[in-house]
Amino acid sequence: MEVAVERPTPVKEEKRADAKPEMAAIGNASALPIVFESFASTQSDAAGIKQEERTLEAAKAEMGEVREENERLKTMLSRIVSQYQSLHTHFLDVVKVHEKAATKAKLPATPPAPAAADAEDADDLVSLSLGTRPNGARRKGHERSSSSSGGTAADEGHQLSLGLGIARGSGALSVASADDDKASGASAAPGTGGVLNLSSDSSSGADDAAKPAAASSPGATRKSPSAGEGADDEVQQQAKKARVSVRVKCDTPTMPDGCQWRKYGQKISKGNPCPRAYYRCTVAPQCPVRKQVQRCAEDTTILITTYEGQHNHQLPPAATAMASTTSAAAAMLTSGSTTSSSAAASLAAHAHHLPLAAAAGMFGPTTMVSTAASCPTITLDLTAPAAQPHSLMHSSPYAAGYESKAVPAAWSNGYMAYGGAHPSYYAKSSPALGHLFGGGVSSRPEQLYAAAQSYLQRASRLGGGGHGGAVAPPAAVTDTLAKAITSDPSFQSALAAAITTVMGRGGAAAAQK
DNA sequence: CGGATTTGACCGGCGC
DNA sequence: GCGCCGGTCAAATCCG
Repeated sequence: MEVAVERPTPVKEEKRADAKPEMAAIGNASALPIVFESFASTQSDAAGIKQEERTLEAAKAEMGEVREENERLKTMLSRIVSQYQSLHTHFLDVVKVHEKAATKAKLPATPPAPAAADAEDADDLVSLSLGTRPNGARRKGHERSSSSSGGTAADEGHQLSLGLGIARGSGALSVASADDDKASGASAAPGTGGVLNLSSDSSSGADDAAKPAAASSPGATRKSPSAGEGADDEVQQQAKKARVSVRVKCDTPTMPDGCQWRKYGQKISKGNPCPRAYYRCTVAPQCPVRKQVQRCAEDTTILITTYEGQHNHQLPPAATAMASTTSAAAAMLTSGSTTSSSAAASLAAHAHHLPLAAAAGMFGPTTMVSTAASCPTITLDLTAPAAQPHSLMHSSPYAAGYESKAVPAAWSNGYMAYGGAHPSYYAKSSPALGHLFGGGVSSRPEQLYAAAQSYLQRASRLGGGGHGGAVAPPAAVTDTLAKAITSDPSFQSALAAAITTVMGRGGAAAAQK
């Protein structure tokens, strides 16, 4: 099933980015003429009236466009909801069949498990769940802390569960929906998909965990004050070594991630004529975070930014999204065994730590585990063409996404937007986000998160669903649903914000342990 | 003049 | 042991 997305012209996008918050604010487009009439009555001279009439005409025309757009979006939304419902129905059927099979196979008193637990029993099952669930229905694993902003949202009575990943229990991303009505629905912004590539040095990951901290990495020998700090120190060393690489189409020398960086070196690395620049975080004098910036050899418009380490200071709000991502990725890469020999096994092993695997499954046509890197590295490729519906089990060469020619600007810009430095960036560069998050856009991840939740929540409400639970569909459903999701760019944007935020929280939680 | 950038030198890891 | 390579240092330079 396809969700058709009309790609408007850039000019229209800009206009819409401005108009949508307005609509979201007033809630009803019909209120606008009243505003204009009262405004016109204040004009006294004829020329002024004429001018005002022209303005009025233009405004009305614009309103017409906006209304049309709104209708399109509504249609799109209802389509998505109906698709979800049919999938959910299908899933319930499959669950029933699975339960029957389970009771037959395990005759000695195997109670019919709840759907979520049932899915969790299936080893290495790629799971995806999307829908509302009754309050109190909880997933095991990484529930968001009740102290967070989302915790109160859980009390609102409707929770929205969004899960996708390996269903070995708790890998699914769980999103508690906020009762937020600011988000105004879908956007027709263009966009395709991203690639989340997890590459982990299987040998180094496990070996380093066993090695003494002082011998585990170059950074350890240089930076560690003492070798006897214990497990915490070891974890820190590991986290420092873990890297998060972001590939994004970007014209600027560096990606505007909201942090302050100081360049301390530049090298021509082998195999790439483009020099690699080394930056150090200067927000705090002792911050260990570094980043490497290099342009892709095949496509110089693609900027590859690799982050290493975790910030030891308060971050500017604009930098929290990216920092959360790197922190979470580092935590994931260092939190458990990385001795798995396959993508599925590795992701499954990490799935209970972070929903990152979920992102991989959803966005990743080229999800794979590589052992080439000297350090465990997560590569977030936001330059790939439309994500083909692959399940997590489908590993394809990373190069497939690497060589992308058609770059989904909206998606990459969307990422840049919520990781970027200025709120206005949303409306300008990412119509999807600018629209989605309304007029009062903010770079605070919590707000983006809430907006994403709201979007998802609306989708489920419109469908009249409200049922379901924290259930994980079987792998057979994943492809179809993933396709539906990846066809909707604004959904991707919302999801990206939510995932990034949840990843950050998961990573922070993992770091605290 | 102070901070940021540039750039050659240096260092450690790794493979042969 | 040697050379290659990636990463870092620090003096020189640039720039606001």
